[in-house]
Amino acid sequence: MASRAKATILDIAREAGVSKSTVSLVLQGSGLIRPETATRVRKAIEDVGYVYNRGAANLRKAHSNVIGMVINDLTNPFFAELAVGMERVFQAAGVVPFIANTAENPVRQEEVLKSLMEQGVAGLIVSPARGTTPGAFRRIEAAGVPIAFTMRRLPESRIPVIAPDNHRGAVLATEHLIRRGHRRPAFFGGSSDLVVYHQRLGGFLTACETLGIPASDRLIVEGETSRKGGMACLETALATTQPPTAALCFNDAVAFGAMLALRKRGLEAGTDFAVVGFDDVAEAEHYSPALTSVAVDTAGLGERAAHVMLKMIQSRTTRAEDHIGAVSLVVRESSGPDRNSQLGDAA
Amino acid sequence: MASRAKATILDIAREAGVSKSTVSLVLQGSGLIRPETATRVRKAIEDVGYVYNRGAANLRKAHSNVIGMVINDLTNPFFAELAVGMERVFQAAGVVPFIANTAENPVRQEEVLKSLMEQGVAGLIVSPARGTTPGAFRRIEAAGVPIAFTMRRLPESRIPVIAPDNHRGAVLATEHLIRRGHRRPAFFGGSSDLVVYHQRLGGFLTACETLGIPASDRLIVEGETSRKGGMACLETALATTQPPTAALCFNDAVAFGAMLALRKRGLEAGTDFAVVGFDDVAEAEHYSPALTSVAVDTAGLGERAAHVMLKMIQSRTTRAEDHIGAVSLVVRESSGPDRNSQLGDAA
DNA sequence: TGCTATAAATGGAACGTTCCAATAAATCAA
DNA sequence: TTGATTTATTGGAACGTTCCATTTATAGCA
Repeated sequence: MASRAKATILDIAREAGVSKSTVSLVLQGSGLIRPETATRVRKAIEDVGYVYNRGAANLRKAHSNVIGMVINDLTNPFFAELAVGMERVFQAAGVVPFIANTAENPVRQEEVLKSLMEQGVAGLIVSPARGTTPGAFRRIEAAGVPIAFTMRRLPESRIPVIAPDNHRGAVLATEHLIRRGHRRPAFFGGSSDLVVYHQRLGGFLTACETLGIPASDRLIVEGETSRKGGMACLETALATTQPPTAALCFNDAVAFGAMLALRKRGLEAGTDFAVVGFDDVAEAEHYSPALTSVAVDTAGLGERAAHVMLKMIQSRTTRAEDHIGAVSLVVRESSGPDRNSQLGDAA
Repeated sequence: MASRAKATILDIAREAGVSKSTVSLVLQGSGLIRPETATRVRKAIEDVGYVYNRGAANLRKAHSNVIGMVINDLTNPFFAELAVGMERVFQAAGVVPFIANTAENPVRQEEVLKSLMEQGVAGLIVSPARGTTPGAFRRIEAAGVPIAFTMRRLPESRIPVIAPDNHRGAVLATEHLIRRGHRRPAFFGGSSDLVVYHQRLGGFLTACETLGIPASDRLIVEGETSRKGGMACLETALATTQPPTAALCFNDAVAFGAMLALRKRGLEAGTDFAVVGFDDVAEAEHYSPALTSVAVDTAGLGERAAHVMLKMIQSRTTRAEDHIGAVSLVVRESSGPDRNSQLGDAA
C-alpha cells in the first residue's frame, strides 16, 4: 500500500522546498511563479501522489466546478442523448456534470437534490419527476443556486425551461396524418399530470380543428409513456366500435409499443395503421418499419441547456429566458396513407 | 432574493441561542442533546434556510457519503438497468451515487475519475472504457480509494470484478442453437480488444467443439456492439458462400440489429434464421419476434456490485473477491430450428 | 450539607485550501 | 551608491465543519 495519510499541499511544499502558497499558485496555473520553480513543484506533486481536495478549496473559493444533472428516467435513451449534448459543452468549459437518477420518484428527487446542494454544486439542470410539488425548488432558489428545467416544466414556477416546441411538433405530425387521408386519428399515451402532455395533445387537437376533424372522430387514449403503455393504447383503440386508422404517439417509446402490438395482431405499421412518434430517438431510423417521428434535436437541446446554465453561473443570476427548440417532422415508413381512403397523397 | 451570504452552523447557533457544537451534534442526530433543545435547533435550521456543507465536514470527517459510478456508455439501456440496481442498495445505505459517462473515451474517463477523486468519493464503481490503459487506476489505488469493476475487466489488474458468467452464457446459447439443428452457427459483433469478447466467443467455440461443429463450419464476424453493428454483421454473413443459419450475438443490441437486417431482406428471425442475444434487456421480451437471450440479472449484478463496494468501504480495504453472476438462457421466438435440417427438436 | 455521578452544553484546535498583505531578491534609473 | 520598481515568494487568517477535553447544571446519595 502507498501513502498512509493522503498527501496535502504542505507535503508538496516540503518535498519541493517552497511554501504552500507557491504550491497553491502552481496548482492554479498562475503565471507569477518562475517556470523552473513550477516544474519542480509539479514533479513533487507527482512524486507524493497528491490528489487535489476540492472540498477544502471550495471552502474559500465560493463556487465549485460541478453542476448537477437530475434526470427522471435514465432508462429512456432520450435522456442519455440529452446528457451527451450537455457533456460536450460542459467539458469544454471545464465543468463536470454529475448525473443523478430520480426514477420518476419525487421523494428520491428530494434526496438527490439535497445531496447535490450539500456537495456545493454551482448549478442544477433538472428534468423534474412526475408529481413534483411546486415548492420542491424553493429552498434551492433561496440559496441562490441557478436551476434550469429541461423537457418538462412545473405548472407555475418561474424557473427557465429548455424544451422543444411540443405544440408545433404535434401540429406538424397530425397535419401529416390527416393530409395522408386519415380521418379518424388517435393520440396515444401520456397522462394529464404532465405539462408536456397538454402541449402535445393540444397540438394534436389544434390540427384536428384546423383541418376539420370533428371531435367525435378523434380518439384519445392515455397510458404509460413506455413500450408497454403503447401496446396497451393500441389494444384499447382497436377495441372501440369505430377504431382509428392512425395515431400520434406521446413519444417514440409509445410508438414502438404500438407497432409491436400491431405486429402481434398480424398488422403492419405504415400499411394497415399509421404510427407517428415524438422525439426521434436514434432507434427510430433503424426500426422496421422505420418510424416517422417529430425530431427535437435532443443533443442540441442538451447543448443549449448547458449554455444557459453556464451563462447563469457566470452572471450570478438565477433568471434566464425560456428556450423553445425548433422541431421538424421526419417522414419515414410507419405513416402510410389510410388504405381505405382515396385521399392519400402519393409521395 | 433571500439570504445574501449562505447560512452556517454559527448562524443557526445564534438563532437558537446555543453553541455551534450543539448545532453540530443535532445535525448528526446525537442523542446527547436534550430533545427540546434539539427541536429548537431544528426550527432555527429551517428558519435560516441552512444547507449543510459537506465539503467542510469532510475536511474533518475523512470519509464522505458519495460514491462515483463511471459508465462507458449511458446510451446502452443495459447500464441504466445496472445503475438502477445499484441505486436501490446505496439509497438504503445512505450513500449517494453520482453517475458520470465516459462515452467509451479513455481520455474523458481520466478526467472524470480525476474529478470524482477531487470531490472526495468514498469509492468507485467503474465499467472501464474500451482502450483503458492498465495504469489508469494506479493513482487511485495508491490513494487507497476502493474500486470495483463491473461487466468489464482489465487484462492484468487485481481490482475486483462483478460480472456475469460470460463463458457459461455463451455455451448455453450455442448448445441451444446446435441442438435445434443448426450446424453452421455464427458469432456476431464485438471486437478482440474487449476481455468480455474473448469470454463470450470462448464459450461459443467451446460449445462448438463439444458438439462436434468443425472449425470450417463456424463463422465469426467482428463488429460494433450496436444495432448498426449487428446489421452489418448479418449482411457480411449472408454474403459468404456458405452462409450460417444461426447466430449468437455479442449482446442484445447486436441481435436487434441482426433481426432488423433480416427483416429488410424479407426474412424473419426464428423461422429463416435463428438469433440469440446476450444480456436479456427489458426490450428483448417485447420485441417481435421476441428475442431469445442470455439473462444476466442486470439489476442483481448492480446490487451485488453495490454491496461489494459498501463492504470494501466499511472494512477500509481495497481488496475484494470477484463475483461471477449466474446466467440462464431465456428461450423465446427468435431461435427456431434450422428449417433445412431434420434434427430440429420439437418444443 | 458535601460529595460523586450523570447529563447537557461548550470552547477551541484541526482539517486543506485560497488569497491578501508583506517580504525578499533582482533590476533599473539617477 | 541609493531609492524606486518589478518579480518571486511567503506567512497567516479565513472558510464551515467535527470532535476532544472541559465546563456547567442537575440529580443521587450518604
